[in-house]
This record gives sequence, C-alpha cells and structure tokens, in this order.
Amino acid sequence: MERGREERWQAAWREAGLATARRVPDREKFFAIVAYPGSSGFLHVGHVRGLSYADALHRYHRMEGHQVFFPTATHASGLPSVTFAQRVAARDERVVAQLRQNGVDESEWPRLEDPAYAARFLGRSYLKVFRALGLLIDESAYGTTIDDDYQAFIRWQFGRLERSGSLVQAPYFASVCPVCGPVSVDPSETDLARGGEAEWIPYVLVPFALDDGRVLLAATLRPETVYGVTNLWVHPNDPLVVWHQSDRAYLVARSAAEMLSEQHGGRVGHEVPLADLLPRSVHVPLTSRSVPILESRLVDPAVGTGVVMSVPAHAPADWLALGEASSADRQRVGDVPVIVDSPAADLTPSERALLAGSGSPAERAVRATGARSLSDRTALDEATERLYRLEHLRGVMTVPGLDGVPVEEARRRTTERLPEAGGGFLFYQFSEPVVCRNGHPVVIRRVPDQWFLHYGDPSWKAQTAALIARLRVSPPDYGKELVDILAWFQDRPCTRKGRWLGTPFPPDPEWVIEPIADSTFYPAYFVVRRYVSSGRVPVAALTPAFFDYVFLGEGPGEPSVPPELLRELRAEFTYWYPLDINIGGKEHKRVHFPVFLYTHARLLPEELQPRGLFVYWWLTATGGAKLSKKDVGTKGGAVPAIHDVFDEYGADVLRLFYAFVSSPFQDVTWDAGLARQCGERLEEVERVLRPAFGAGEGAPPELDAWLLDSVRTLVRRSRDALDRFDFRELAQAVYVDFPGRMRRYFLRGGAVGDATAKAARVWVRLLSPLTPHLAEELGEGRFPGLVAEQSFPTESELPADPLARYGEEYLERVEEDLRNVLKASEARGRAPAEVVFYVADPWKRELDRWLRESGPEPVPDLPRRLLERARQHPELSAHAVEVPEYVRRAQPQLRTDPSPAPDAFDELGFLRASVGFLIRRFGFDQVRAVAEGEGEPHDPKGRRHRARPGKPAFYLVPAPAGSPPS
RNA sequence: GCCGGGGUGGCCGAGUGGCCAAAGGCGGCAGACUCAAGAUCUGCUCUCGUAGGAGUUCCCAGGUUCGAAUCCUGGCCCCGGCACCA
Repeated sequence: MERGREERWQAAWREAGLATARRVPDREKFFAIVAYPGSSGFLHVGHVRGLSYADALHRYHRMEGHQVFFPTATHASGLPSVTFAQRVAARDERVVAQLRQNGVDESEWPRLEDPAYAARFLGRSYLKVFRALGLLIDESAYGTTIDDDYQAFIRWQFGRLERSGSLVQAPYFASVCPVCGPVSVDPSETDLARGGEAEWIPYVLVPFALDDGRVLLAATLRPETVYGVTNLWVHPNDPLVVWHQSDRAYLVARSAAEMLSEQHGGRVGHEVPLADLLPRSVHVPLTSRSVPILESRLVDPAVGTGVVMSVPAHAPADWLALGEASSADRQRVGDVPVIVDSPAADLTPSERALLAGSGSPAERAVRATGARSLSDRTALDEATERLYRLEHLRGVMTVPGLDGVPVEEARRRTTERLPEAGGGFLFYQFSEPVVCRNGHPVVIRRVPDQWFLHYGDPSWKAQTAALIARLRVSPPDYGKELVDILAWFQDRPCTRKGRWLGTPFPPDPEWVIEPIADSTFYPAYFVVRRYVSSGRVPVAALTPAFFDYVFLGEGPGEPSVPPELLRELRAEFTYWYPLDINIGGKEHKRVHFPVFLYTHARLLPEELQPRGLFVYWWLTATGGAKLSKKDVGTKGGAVPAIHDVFDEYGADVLRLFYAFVSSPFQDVTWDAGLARQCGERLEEVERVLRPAFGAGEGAPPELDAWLLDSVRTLVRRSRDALDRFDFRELAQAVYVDFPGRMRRYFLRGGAVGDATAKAARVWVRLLSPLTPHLAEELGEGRFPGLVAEQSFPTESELPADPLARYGEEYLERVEEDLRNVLKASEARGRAPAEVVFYVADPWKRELDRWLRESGPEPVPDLPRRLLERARQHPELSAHAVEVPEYVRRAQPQLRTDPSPAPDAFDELGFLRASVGFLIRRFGFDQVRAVAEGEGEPHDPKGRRHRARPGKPAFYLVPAPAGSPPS
C-alpha cells in the first residue's frame, strides 16, 4: 500500500483517539511495553520486531473491549548518544550517510554534536518510525531518560532502594579508558572501536625473589604449578622495569608495570638490563628451590607480566621452549618434575588420546596435537587448552604436602599461601587489545568505592524468585532459564563516573547512575509522565513524597499537588499496574529482565508485580551476524533502512513479515524475497476479500453453511493464537488458510452473496491486529467506524454446522482417494473417462457402530462374534454372510478412521450433488453415484463391496481403446 | 567444563505417543492462461505399485509400548549463555 494511504489511516486512528489510554474503572485493561530503544543511531528494520508484536496484542485487546495502554520512551542514558554525537562531530562517513538517508538537513548537524540534543533528536526519529509502522502508541507518555521529570523519578527510586538496604559499596575492577572514562567491554562494541569480544583474564601473580630482595613477578592461571617450576622465561630483548609498590621492588615488563599501577597503585621505576638478570637465579616461593632465569621468544611482553614461570611438564609451550633452548640453558634447568597426575580411569576418550604415549603430560599433549614449535600457534593453543582443562578437572597433585589433592583445591590453597611470599594478588588483563571509541587503549582499573545494587542479597533474591514462579513467560523455556539466571545473579555496579548521560546518584552526585539501573521500574513512570506532559503535574512536584504516595500508597503525598489529583494518580497507577507483559529482545534475557523483576519484587506488593515476559529473537544479517544501528542501510542493501522498507513494501508487509516468517523465538535473516512474498500474500487477500463483499445470489445453502462454519473455526484458531502470543499461527490462519477456504468455496461453486459478505466482515477484522492498514482499506464503509474499533470476531457470530463440515471433509477425502488411484492408472497411460461411485449400504453403518464399540484393540474371534450378532439383527441378518469379510477388512482401519458421519448425513445424495464438481475438477466425461445394493451394471471388477460408510468404493471405467485422452 | 536449546524430506522450517509419508514456504517438474517471457492459477515432487496399497524414512545405537519423529538410556554433532552487555 502506498505511504499516502497508510498515513491517511494512521491519521484516522489518531483522530479517533484510539492510541490514547483511558482508565475506565471496572473495565478490563491491557498494559504492555516493549523495552525502549537506546539512542545510539537510526533504527533499522530489525528494531521494530517486538513493537509489531506488541501493537498486534494491543489492537487485539482494544477490539476485545479492553482499555489499553501502549507507551514508549527513549533510553538516552549512558554512552550511546555521546558516541553518536562524537561521530557526528567527526563527520564519520557512515553517520553522515545515515544523516543524509534520513533527510537530516546539514544545518542540523552541528546541534547533533551535543549528546543530549542528539538523544532527543534520535528519540523523535524513532517516534516517526513508530507512527509510520502504524503503532498505536500513547505519545502523551513519551519522554527520554534524561528529562528532568524522569530523573526525579530515578532519584526517588534509588532513595527507596537505598532505604531498603539494596545499595552497597565495595571495591571493584572496571574497564576504563584513561582519557574518556568508564567503558563497557561487550560484543555490541557500543563503547569501543575494537576488542568487544575480549575477556577478563584473572592472573595470579607469583613472586620469585632474587638474592638482593627484588622480586620477579610471574603471571599465571595455574599457581599450583609453582611446585613444578624449573626456570623463569623473559623476553630476549625487552628489558624489565621496576614497579615500586608498598616498599617492594618488583620486576615486570613496562606495560605490565603500568597496568599493575592502575590496579594496585605504586609507580613505575627504571629499566633493568637483561644482562643483569640472565646469569642469576631466583627463589621459587613455597619451596626451597632456586631456578635460573632464561630468555625465550615464548614471552610476549604484552601478555601477563612479561615474566613467565616455566613448568615444562605441564605447559606445552614451556616444553617446546625448553626444546629450543641452548644446551647450556637446558643444563641449568635440570630435571623436569611432574607434579600432577590424571588417572587414566577418569578420562574421556578424547582426554585419553591427549595423554597417549610416554613422557610428561605436556610432552604427550604436544605429540597428540602435532605441535612442532612455538610458532605452531594453532596446535600449541589446542594442546594448552586441552591439557589445562583436563588437569583442572581430573588432575590430582603429587607433591609433598598436597599429595592427592585435586588441582582445583590445590590452586585455591596455593593462592592463599602466596601472600606470605610477597605475591598472590590478582592482576586482570584483557584477552586481546581493547580500544575505546576515540582510539585510546582501554585498561582495567580498581575502583575502591563502587556502588552496587545488592542483587546477591538472599532475601531480595527470594522475593524475586517468588515473582518468577508466578510469571507467565514466553517462550516457556526462558522461564526455566530465569530460575538459573537468578541463582547466579550477583551484585551489580550501578553507578559510573565520567561523561555520561544519566541521573546523578543521590547519595553522591559525583557518580552517575548507570543505564541498566535506571531502566528497571520505568513502566510505572509512564503513568505519571502523562500528567507531567499535559502540565497537570509540574516537575517540581515530583518529590519522594509524591512517588511514595502514587506508587506505594504511602504517606500523605506531595503537599503542592491537590489531594484529588494525587488520588487520581494513585487510581491510574493501580488501574494500569500490574504490567501485563514486558516485551524485549533476547539480549535482555540476562540483564534487563532480571533487574526489572528484582526492582518490582522489592518495591511493589505481589498484586502489582508484573504478570508476563515475552522474549523475541533478532533480525540478523546474513549468516546470523548481529545487526547494530551502525549497519543501517549498509552491507550492500542486505539490511535496508526502515524507511526504504516502508517505501518499497509498506508497513503492513513488515508487520506481517515478523509474524509470518518464523516463530518469535528464532532469529530471522532479512530476506527481500520473503518480504515480497508477504506483500503478495496481502495482495491475494485483497483479491479474494474485496469481491466477497459484493451483492449476489449466493450459493447452495449447504455450501454457505460450510463456509461460515469454516470461518468459525478460523476465528477460534485466531483467538487461540493471539491468547498464546502465537503470531505465526495467527498469520497462518488469517493470511493462508482463510484465503484457501475462500478459494475452495468458489471452486465448489460458491458465489458472492450474504455468506461471503459475512465471511468478509469477519475476515477484515481478523486482519486488523497484524495488518491494520489493509484492514481499514478493505473494511472502509462496511462498519460504523474504523475497523480498529470494531469488536474482534467471536465464534458466536457464526453458525456452526457439523453436517456441512462433515460433507466437505468427506468430499475432500473422496477426491484424495480418487487422485491416488488416478495417479497409478495414469502412470500406465490410461486416462479413464468415467467413474462410478458405490455408496455403502446402511447395514454397514450399523456394523461399523458395533466395531467402534469393541474398540481398536484386537479382539479374538471378532468376526465370528459379530456374525452371531448379525444373525439376530433384523436388518443385518440378510447380509450375515458378508459380515466376517467386512469385519476383517474394516477392523484394522478403525484407528485411523475419521469420526463417523452425523446421522443426518445423506452420503449418496451428497455425492450425487457433487457430480458436477467432480466432472469439472477431474475432467471426466461422466460421474455416477449409486448405492452399493442397486443393480447397476458397471462393476466388472466387483469393487462395490469395498464401500464403507464415509468411504465410497469406485470403479474407473476405462476409456474406449483408441479414443483420445480426455 | 557448567547451564540452556537443538539435530525432521534437495533447502528453510512446523510437528512432542496413534488422524504423520510428516503443515507451510523455497527450489524442481507438468499443465492452464499467454504470440512469447514474466506474473498468476492447478496438479505432482521418498521408493515401488497389474486402482484407493505396500515398503523405507525424521543424527546413530539400544530400550519402553499393541504402536515412537514424538518417551527412556547411551553416543556423536551443532548453537546460545557463562555475567555486568538497556
């Protein structure tokens, strides 16, 4: 549909006030939200997936006569719009392209360099998209999270949380850009230029003292292997520096010294020439041994501390490095002690393969993986990874004092003992270089006084678990997963320092509340926001007392607000709350949804806590890659900008695409071909539906009855699908099966008339949740108002007609049987010109009834028993001879038989009435239907006895030899 | 490794004890329409079949059951999450 038509209907909905939420006490309500978008760039076609589902649900409930509330906002907090603004300032190529694509005038660009302005600007651009999609969003509740009123709400929320003991302070390690401030390191790379996949590696630092008191610090993940150390490795030409910390002098690589200072304080001192170290030995902590310092290219000064403790028996790299060392060095190393044993009995087959042969575990692993030298990265990494895991899980120590202790336990004990030797503290490092948006390397820094939300608190956890147990979750699997997520959930840092958008943290305004923490209770605020945007409640009145009263019913409320208004607000809140569904993408499963539940569980009584979650999956780029806003309109058009989709296909097509293309619980790839198909589907609906309204004679009453009965079934399916959030099933019923039924109706000789008009009136309303524009277009002038305000069809509008339903199902079965046989006979090159049907005699019906009574289980001697019974029966006695044979044939088929015909079904009459249809459909010259018992001449093959009630026998009369195929 | 989800016909993807040789779509084949192409519509698309039937299928191997794609056990393989990332 062209944009103009769609906009016309969008305006009509607005004028009718359909989007405006209205509280009507005693009327049912429906309140659902979609996790609001962050202001990081322009929306692409994937962002509206959840909104399409949400709008369909709101529209359904509206048609059901419920009061609905569908608000949205823009999440402006955090870094996203800061980086967007920076990229505008830098005239970043892609951002410039997107600005042009979205028709943003160049005069506007300088203002977009201000993050707050950019956030609000982007938010407005989202609203435009939502309108163009036909969403009925109540925009009176719209705002951003950096608006003054929202911040007043967040201050109240944190005040409440603090008073309930939900905030705690503790030291914390954070990823920080030394120039720009804190950044989050995650795959979305919102804050980063690269390194989003980096992991935090928690190295334990092991001190190796020289005789002069200076200490070489080795970084390791396996501190327990200190008992197997044979030497230290240092880089051949990268000198160490002194790191002075707490009166000690440690020797490490320069970059490590800098990072250690971030995490543990101290300062970086002068360089130490290698020549000074190489001839010397160091003391191995927790042992009485001394080992040499050797050089090896194994050492990467950027990883760990640039000092590597060598455990050749258990570290494949050390083993290979030793092999590459000079014979003099090897001499100094001496024996290679094995300190961990992994009993073969405990191993899996692949683990056993790794440890095949003889020698130390590292030697075996090197052999098993084929790693030849230190340059052989892939094989070496595999050997290390597999051996590390194996020994971690199955290994037991074989050194005195720890003999028989599992590796994991030994690691803990060793780490605990290291401080007495002057080491043992943790050193966090990224697994790969991480660079911030602005090109600075990101470091891990210790924050001594970080604020946390105390999600680890067992009582809070218990409250949340109780909420989860009551929650309706789609998909249900996620409901199960939530229980585990909750079990693992720990305290989360909730504040940051730096140039972020967000609300200053009330107890300490140096800190800004972090963006996840300020989005846990916002559905509640939507209720209030409507009063603020209309001016009825001034921002200054949004005091703690105000919110305590409105949300919690506590205290007298804010004195500057009239009591009636306060009561009204409280009534609004308790009307719309609890939130019926929070709808969000799968990225919210582990963070947003849990904290959303946590906060509601803590602040609200049970009856106002959320009722449902709905998780939908992503729209991905080809190959399943995650899309981000920076990809909009790029990748060779594989990911179209959303306006292009509206222009090319229309809003309804996109909405249908999401419903139709897959279940919500699955990633989909944008596929222009599929989108086109959705468009064609809609065209077909229009083609079939539009003429159905026309006036006409109608069709035979049985056929009309069947049509309406079919529509009734489709209504039932549609309603069930919506109640289960099964949008795919809804689309299947309304956009595939409905036109299918209509086609069949006309194929059977149906004609436009009252029945088709009635079906069309139902159908148009069924179209409304998913494709509202098309529904209005087709329903124009057919209803007292807009289709969107009509009632959703119910089954009771349509007469059920089991007899008509049975007849059509019967005919379809007959067609199928016939086609089956024709296929076989046509394969032999004979096209029959005529068919004779034989309808079973009434006595078989009685016999079938007996068979069904005896059930599908094999009964010994059944034919004989029924024969006896038939002899006593007035009607069947005449056919007694035929009984055993019939029973033998029919009994096994009983289980798969369709339900028996209604008593009123006249099989012969129905078949005779269908003769014309069958002739047309199959191209026969003649079709006849006779009763089995009638003396009809044509049955040379004795087929008539095959007839069963509901399953006529037939005989295909061969075409006369030489006649042309019909 | 742990937690979660999976492996279905040429492909995508429904289906969780009998109505399942298994929806729907794509692809392919044939026909109708058309000067032709495209679009559209109709039929077919595991194998065999001397008529409505039979055989063999839903990762592999066992098992439960009158009956299994569906339940159980073991194995192989794949995907997601493992944390601070709205």
